[in-house]
Amino acid sequence: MTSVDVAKKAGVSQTTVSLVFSGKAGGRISAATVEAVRAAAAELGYRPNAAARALRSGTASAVGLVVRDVTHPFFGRTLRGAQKAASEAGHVVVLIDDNYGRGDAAVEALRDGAIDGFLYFAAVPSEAMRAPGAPPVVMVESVEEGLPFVRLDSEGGADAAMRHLVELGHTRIGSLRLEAGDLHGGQTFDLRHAAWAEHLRAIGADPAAQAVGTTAFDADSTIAAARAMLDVPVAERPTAILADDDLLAAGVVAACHQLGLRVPQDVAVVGFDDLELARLMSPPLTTVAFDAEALGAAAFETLLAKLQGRRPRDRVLESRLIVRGSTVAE
Amino acid sequence: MTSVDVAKKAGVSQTTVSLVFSGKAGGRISAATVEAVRAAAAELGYRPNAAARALRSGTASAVGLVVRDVTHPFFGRTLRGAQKAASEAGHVVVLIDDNYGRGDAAVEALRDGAIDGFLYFAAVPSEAMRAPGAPPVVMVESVEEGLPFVRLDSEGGADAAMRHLVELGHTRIGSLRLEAGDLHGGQTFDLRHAAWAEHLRAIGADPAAQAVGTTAFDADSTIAAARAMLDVPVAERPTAILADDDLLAAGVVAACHQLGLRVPQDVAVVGFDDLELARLMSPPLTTVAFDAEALGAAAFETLLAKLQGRRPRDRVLESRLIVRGSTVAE
DNA sequence: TTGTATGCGTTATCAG
DNA sequence: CTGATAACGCATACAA
Repeated sequence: MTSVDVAKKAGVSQTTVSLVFSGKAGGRISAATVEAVRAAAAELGYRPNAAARALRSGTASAVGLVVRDVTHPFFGRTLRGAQKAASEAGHVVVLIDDNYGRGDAAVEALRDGAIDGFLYFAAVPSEAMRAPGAPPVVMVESVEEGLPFVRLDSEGGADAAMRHLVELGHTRIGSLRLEAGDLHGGQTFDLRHAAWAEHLRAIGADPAAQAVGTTAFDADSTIAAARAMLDVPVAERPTAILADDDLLAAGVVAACHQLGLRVPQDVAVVGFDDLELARLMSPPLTTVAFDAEALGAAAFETLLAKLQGRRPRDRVLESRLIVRGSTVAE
Repeated sequence: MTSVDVAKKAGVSQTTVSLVFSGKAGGRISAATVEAVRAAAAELGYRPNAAARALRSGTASAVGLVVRDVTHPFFGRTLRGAQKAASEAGHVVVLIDDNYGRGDAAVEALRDGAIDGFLYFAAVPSEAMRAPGAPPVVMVESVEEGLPFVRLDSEGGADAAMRHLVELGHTRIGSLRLEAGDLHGGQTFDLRHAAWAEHLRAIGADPAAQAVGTTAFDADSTIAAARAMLDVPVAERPTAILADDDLLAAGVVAACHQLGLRVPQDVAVVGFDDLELARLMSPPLTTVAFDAEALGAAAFETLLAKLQGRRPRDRVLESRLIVRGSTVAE
């Protein structure tokens, strides 16, 4: 079932069929002919072959979104936003789970002919993808020299969170972080930590004297790291903890429960991302919300600009602090 | 940069280059020639064009995984399992978020030429995908007449969960479910509910007399539905609730906290899936665990069998009950 | 407004 | 073991 069959059936040339299906019929092909072509195609069940189209036109109308960990709900929302924007532009987004480097094979397999460009979300493009002649790349939530990026205003979010905690009177504010090298959120975590340190200095507290925990991205390590921060004499215990992420914050709350500490009376907790989880927790979690869908859409728009030869524009998307029961008793 | 350039540089024919890169060189091309071709290709930075290969060979070495909601962590683990199995077979998995029907456009765009077959995870293939001539489809966690499937042993899991609750002495066991029509988990939810009812009848309790809640898949509705089940006179209140999913179970626990009910003393809670969340909760959640990665891998294997003309084999993967603090105080 | 001719980069068939 | 040669299905320059 090819455009030739359709042409034969409709009594026109294959060119005409091509014109109709690539949306370039406007003003060139008569309405009657278009109608006849469509009717013939429908009857035969014809649909254009994506591979042939990609080969001939040199563009596949597909972009890849490479993520560090599909399992994180935030990525899902980002994909959804990108997919919506893409479909409005007639493109398709395919998701590639990098899972600590193992997505490179998929990227390599798709980069020539099958996919026009890539969005890297907290994943690091391989050397080959940085070389001249490589397909266009847009960075999401992390920054690489020379590549356009779209990211969230992490520093603004951390800033608002810290202001909130300081206003509540906290002066011993701990920080629970992902292990260095874990790029679930990309380098924007550094910005969060910088805002944390700055606010502490502003109230005359020494950041180096605060409780800082480091953990891998799973429940057991998170809870263990939080317990290590909290299971100390009262005088040394932080009265508040800023966690890099809602899942880490949930670990802090779990550790508090295990140690018999009350949230927020003994320990106030703040996370990032406003996942569904934040509302399922007891107490519900105070968190810095981001618009994940908008992030995905902005990333796609930026890549599309590159693909169309327009100049891409770096973007930073705003954040919003949502105060709930984990910092202020309800 | 095409195979012709490589051939020229290596001083061989284009055919030879093709043979080398499609892995069909074994026993046909001399080792020395293969080496020369690879060297030339490496120097020129040649990589085969996926579109041309797909057009000519009629197979793209890519399969699509259509999911109902990328945001759910269970899907992420399934994708990962499928991707691992696929890469070992030289294939690539692309994820398509159906998001209640909106993935159809992506499926349509990719089905001819770009993707060889589809895995439908708790999503429903459109009419066009069921028509003769449509690409092969494997159903995951739901069943469609005439299509091969891979699913989890939900009935076995529900059975173990109910046996556990009955052994603990519970006789009023409620059920919190997703709205009919919400296919986050496909029809296997029906099997869970059947096992629930059967166990109740076995202990002489009337399933119709139990508390049953229904909710959409978000935190607010879940908590509201759980409150409605629990905010009743003690004599009518269920002493245990079997939730369709860990996220729903988390909503039940949150509702208990809001109502001042203790878990597990006043209400025991059991979920499904063993998400990370289950270990982050307080108390940690008793849940029916499934091997999501194995599910993804089995689904891919089944599709591969179809693609290779072998007879696909329906599969049901085992479950395992994990007892934690939400049913037995620690 | 429509048709003719050509080639995108690869794989497959068949000779040598 | 290797090389000509012919498709695969579509899009585009150009001609009519």
